Amino acid sequence: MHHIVRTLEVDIVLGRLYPRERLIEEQLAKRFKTTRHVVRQALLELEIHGLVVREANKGATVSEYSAEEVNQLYQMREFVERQAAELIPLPVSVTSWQQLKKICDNHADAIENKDMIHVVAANKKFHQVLYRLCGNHFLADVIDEMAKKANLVRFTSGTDFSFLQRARDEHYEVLEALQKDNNDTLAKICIKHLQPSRQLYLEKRGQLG
Amino acid sequence: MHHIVRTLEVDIVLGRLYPRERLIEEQLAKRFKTTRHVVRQALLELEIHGLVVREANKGATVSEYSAEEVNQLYQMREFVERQAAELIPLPVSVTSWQQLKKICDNHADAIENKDMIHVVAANKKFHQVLYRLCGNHFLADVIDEMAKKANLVRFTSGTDFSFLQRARDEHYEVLEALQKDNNDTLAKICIKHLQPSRQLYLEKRGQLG
DNA sequence: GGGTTCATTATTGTTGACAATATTGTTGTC
DNA sequence: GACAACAATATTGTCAACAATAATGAACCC
Repeated sequence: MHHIVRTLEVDIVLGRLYPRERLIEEQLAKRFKTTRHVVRQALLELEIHGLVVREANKGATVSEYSAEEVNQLYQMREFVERQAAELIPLPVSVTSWQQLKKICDNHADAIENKDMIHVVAANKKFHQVLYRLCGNHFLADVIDEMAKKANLVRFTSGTDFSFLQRARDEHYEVLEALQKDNNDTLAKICIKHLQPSRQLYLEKRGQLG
Repeated sequence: MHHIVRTLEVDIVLGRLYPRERLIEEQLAKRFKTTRHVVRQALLELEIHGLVVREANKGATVSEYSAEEVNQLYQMREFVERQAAELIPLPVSVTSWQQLKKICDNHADAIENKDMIHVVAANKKFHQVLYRLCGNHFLADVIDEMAKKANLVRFTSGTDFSFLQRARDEHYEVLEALQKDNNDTLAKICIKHLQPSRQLYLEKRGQLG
């Protein structure tokens, strides 16, 4: 069942599913070669995480956020990611750093190969591993949850190569900051790293908050 | 289905269900006069929110947090509640204030009558309404979620009357602060309000972080 | 022709039965 | 008496069929 959830999340990230698009149980059951029961559980999980909306006797659709909500979401992301960045004990251990370095390199390779599935996977992994370093798993979980919600708006505007390159470069900036002893610098990079996707979406709507 | 979730949450808050206690689908189905299917959905929801743990082919149990996790949870609660308190536009509108005043009074009445179910309900409502005033529903949702998780540890130690009275008095302190124009003061009261339950649990374990 | 009622279809919601798995209890052997 | 193998039970996981509901389209009346 978790497989279905993850696959649908990827579909949303990659823009293969659009906001307001209907998710019909039977179709999904056929696609994932399973029954409607397990599909329904997956949809329930996605609903609880805010990625789909379900209405009684009407079914599930991919969520859509208003510009106002997008602003709130990014405000929240800034808050929790800054908080986590300030909590990470610096400099980080060599093993942690090497782990992140490897993920970064994979991410860069995937971008080079235009392999979007691996780009998304490596990007997600990078942020997960990074923010777990803060030592508070409740905080890390919330960061992850907000990132998932942000996927609803991130790639709808079409993924642009320079956008990906910028993200990649910023990851290396993070790596550098992790070797030093200045949480403020790290936090600033993390916040900066959030801005492009936020602006991309809001510009499209012509409503910057 | 939501009814089942809410009822089980109350059971946890009131200590009618203990950490590690098994939750057997068929028993719950009988109790709530429904089928195992809907019980299962409820358990899935509780699992996603971290209130129960489910293992494949083994079933669900009420979650248990280690002392370390409790510390992390309360650290997180402090972060998000402080942030929200700083965001609330002060002074609040008269209608909002009166709404909160009413909830406070209900809470006080329920304490007087030792009506724990209503104490819990009014307390929950007070915090929900209060923190929604911050204007960011993602933040408010996370605060609510963390409060739910905290229920796992709050009342296990047995609810003591002076504890409730103190909570009641602090609610009125919040009301007072909402009429003035100082977010710092409000935030301080909110953080102070978190401490008793945290300490109650940790003292029991003899491990203050 | 516009709008309303009614039938049809698509989709979700619910149920009971069965299969798979883990736990517990029992027996037999050494 | 301790241990292993097996049997019995308890519990969760999966499935297919049926019921209820909402959306769609057709026929009808004015």
